[in-house]
Amino acid sequence: MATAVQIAPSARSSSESAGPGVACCAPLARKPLGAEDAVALARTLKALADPARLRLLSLVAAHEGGEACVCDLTEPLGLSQPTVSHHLKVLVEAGLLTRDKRGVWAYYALVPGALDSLAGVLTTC
Amino acid sequence: MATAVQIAPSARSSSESAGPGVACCAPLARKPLGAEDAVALARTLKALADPARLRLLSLVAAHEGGEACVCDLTEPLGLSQPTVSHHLKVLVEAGLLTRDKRGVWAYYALVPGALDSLAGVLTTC
DNA sequence: GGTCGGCATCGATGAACGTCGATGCCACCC
DNA sequence: GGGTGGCATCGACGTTCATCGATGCCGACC
Repeated sequence: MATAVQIAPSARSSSESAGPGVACCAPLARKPLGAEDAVALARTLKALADPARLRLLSLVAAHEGGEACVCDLTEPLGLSQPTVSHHLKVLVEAGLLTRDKRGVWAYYALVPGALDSLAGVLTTC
Repeated sequence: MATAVQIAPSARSSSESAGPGVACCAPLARKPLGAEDAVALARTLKALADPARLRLLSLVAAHEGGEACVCDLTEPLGLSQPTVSHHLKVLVEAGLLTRDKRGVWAYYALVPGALDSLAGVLTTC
């Protein structure tokens, strides 16, 4: 269901790398991007390319403790609760957020290196 | 058409300074993103969030001289010429590519600091 | 002048997406 | 046990998007 979208396409012939590898330099502007890598990268970017989801990420990151529950996010966005839940699910499936259900509340937090990995791919180093 | 949304007004290959407080850190993860800023950022990201456009950027950047014409890009993508033209237009309107028509050919090239500005916004510094 | 070729635009079509109300599920409290 | 409240899922609706064939525009060449 949740296809694990790896951001770093330069995992080939690499000794380490277990998760979303933080490749130092996998610049999109260095060599032609393969078709599959392009699809994977586009899938992650598509999860980001929405005003509501960008603000959700920002709100979660800026919230105290680095995490927030749905009830904290519905009001500042001006969207209904099902819509916010939907966007959060998209972000979780893209590997950008984590979901931690504690009791009745579901707390969302940023995945530590996710945004930076994305930034690294875009950087024309 | 209000596609004049730019991320950073750095028209030239910046080297230092940059008077206005843009540049170094406008991290999405630092403070809540405003609604308008979110829309503008999402518009740029949406231009990137497509496999064909990602490969186009990559092909243009990796091409000799840093520029390429449509005829160079149609074949490796496996898309029709109108489709490629459409994607290139989207990238130009997003401020990621420049179009330079010389004679019959139209040459596309990367906008120097565009991708790096985007990366800077995403980076959780 | 006439022809050729590269590229942009137009119109149409099918798929994907954002949004919401209604509903279901589950933990907690009286 | 019964009620309450937070959250996810479902179904539906309107909009946006990617793609293509056909066509128009314009510079280059004979």
